[in-house]
Amino acid sequence: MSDMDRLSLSTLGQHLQTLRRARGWSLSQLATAAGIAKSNLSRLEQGDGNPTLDTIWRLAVQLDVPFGTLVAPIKVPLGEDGVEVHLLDQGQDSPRVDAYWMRCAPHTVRHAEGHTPGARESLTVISGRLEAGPEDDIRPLGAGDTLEFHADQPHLYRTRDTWATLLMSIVYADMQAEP
Amino acid sequence: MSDMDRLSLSTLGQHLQTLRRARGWSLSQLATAAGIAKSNLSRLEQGDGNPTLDTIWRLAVQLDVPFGTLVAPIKVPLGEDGVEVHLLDQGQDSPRVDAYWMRCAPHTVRHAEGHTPGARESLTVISGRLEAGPEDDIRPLGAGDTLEFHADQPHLYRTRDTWATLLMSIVYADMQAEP
DNA sequence: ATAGAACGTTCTATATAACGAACACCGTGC
DNA sequence: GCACGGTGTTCGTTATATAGAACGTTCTAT
Repeated sequence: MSDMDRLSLSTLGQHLQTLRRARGWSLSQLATAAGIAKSNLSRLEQGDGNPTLDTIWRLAVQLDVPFGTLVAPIKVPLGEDGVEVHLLDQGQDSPRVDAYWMRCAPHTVRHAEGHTPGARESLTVISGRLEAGPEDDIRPLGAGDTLEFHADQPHLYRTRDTWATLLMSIVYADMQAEP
Repeated sequence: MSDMDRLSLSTLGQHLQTLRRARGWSLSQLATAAGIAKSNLSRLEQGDGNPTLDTIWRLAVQLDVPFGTLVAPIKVPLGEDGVEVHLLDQGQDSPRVDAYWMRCAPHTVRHAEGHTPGARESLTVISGRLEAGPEDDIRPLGAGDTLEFHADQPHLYRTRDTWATLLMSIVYADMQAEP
């Protein structure tokens, strides 16, 4: 087993316990509902073990969380720049749309190069505060705020003294219908 | 092993093979790079087997895909009404924000009751087309479009002959700062 | 043609994940 | 006091996921 897995296993354990307790369930209850031995679940919550896909799946179904959530680390391992980004979904249609979940640590600045010509970006803040936009038009945003801007030019995201979590979608210019 | 897993295992196998071939790798290459036996990978691609978290993880790292992608079923299990919804994240701040991923089958209508007074909803279409909004102001949306509306009244989502995938955030009214 | 090096499959052996039955613990009620 | 229902843990046992070797292929090159 790789070292990386040792890490993700302990976070899996923490996650399992957190989610279970959040629902007010006992270890025995969850194990029974998921159809696995409670000894098995016990080992997993202790960060020991290397569960099978079957086991993870059954737990994810019972806890009603998207599959990857169980394995995703709680303490986000932030990138060098204090920003974590996950791809949520990609559209197949035209124009192409990429949807991301993004989390920024306090006091971080992330510069982004311009995307392809005509691309637009829209942000929705889920929690915290951040300032974002094209470099000549930075706007302050709070929880619930939405910002849409032309993303074919350099832009940035900046937090002050709080964390920020947001949804980000990049809409690339429609290549065929555009004049 | 549950029946549901039988299904997801075969899709995992298909997924693995698709991703591997897309990168032009041989089964042996991927197995070696991931540090697993090629016999193991062979069984997995055939839809047989029940891989360990360690194994899945190693493959996901090599293929450079977010963890859940390997397992996520291609055919999404839809709810009764042809609509599937997943909670992506919940803000802790005020105002409270819930972020959802949503997917609607063709020719479906989903009615939603009004949320709490002052709540607003914003949609971003990732792929497909749908019509949505308050019941007296339905707007057509295509990939990349965004719509924001007052969600404290009954509203609906309707697809015609295409699927639709979208991000949805509900912003509840700020209870303390509102006059 | 023939040796070599890939490919992916199918075996056998081993490591180990899962199970089920103890176990110690803690509250409650009788 | 002691039985009882629950908690989560720790044991043996069994099932099985993995590793490694052997296999039949298909190419390429000598």
